[in-house]
Amino acid sequence: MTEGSKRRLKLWIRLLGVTRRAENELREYLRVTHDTTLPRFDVMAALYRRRENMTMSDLSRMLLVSNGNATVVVDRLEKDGLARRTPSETDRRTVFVGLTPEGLAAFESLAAGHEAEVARIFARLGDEDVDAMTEILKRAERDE
Amino acid sequence: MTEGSKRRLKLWIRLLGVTRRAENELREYLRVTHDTTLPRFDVMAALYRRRENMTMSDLSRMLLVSNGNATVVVDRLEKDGLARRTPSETDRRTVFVGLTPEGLAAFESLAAGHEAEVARIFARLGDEDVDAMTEILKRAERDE
DNA sequence: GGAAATTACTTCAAGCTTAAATTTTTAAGC
DNA sequence: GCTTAAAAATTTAAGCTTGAAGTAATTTCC
Repeated sequence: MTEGSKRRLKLWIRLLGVTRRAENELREYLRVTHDTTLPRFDVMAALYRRRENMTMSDLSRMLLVSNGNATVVVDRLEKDGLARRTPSETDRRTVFVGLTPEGLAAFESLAAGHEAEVARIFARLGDEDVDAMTEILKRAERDE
Repeated sequence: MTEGSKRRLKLWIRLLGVTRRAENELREYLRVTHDTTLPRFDVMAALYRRRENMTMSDLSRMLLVSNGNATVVVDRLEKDGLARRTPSETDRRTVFVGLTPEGLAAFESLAAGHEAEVARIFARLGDEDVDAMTEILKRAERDE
């Protein structure tokens, strides 16, 4: 294979390593301090970020997971009283999802600790590295 | 929260997005073209990379997954005749894992296509970005 | 050299995830 | 308007993943 593809493979291996490590630490943090999981946190964060007119499809597209996955995670949040489904009145195929007041409060009590934990995980990186990497990732995402 | 933690949170969100997208594309590639999965590929790649004296513990540490996970993925590869366990003769707790000749051949027939697919996924990134990001990721990994 | 701690691996239960199939509803093309 | 296609969500089966518990072997250290 070409020179360029080898460099990209090396990048991918490191990227995966750093991401997995960070996920493992965040999972541990959420489990120990808040008795919850990464996928539940991700769903709640998405629902917190966009409070209105979020459909199940929007949610799965936003989180880059399958529809079936979104369904079951929302099922569990709903069972715990943290999320709520509301059928659309104009399109009977569509279901809107949102946080309940309890879900909103639960997320807000998680958010600051989560942010601090992310900061701790990437503390080793200087501010310039953080910004440089964010910019590179933006370029990597262009459409895709 | 502080300015720095917000920047790191933004970085983390982008990092997760790019990684998930790449994983989804690679998973699709492996499924469609080789009828296999990411975790199986990862295990085979690790066993290919280090051919000698790889224990189950080494494997799970290397892949950043739990011991139980390594056990079941190796179980499946073994069932398909691609991997093989060999008990250590000096420590009866330890099990070495390795690719069978079939596993070796299977991995070799996958590797080039996988590398090309990774290159395709990150084609949007220029060579300088690729190298810069690799260096930043190295700095992020220092011990951790 | 024997008790206690540690290490390596597996098993288990629960939850996560995908891809495909299914159901229901809406949109498109004639 | 009617047929066909497309879209939204759920269900299902299979596989992935974790964390904890369990088994067996080795090491530590008194």
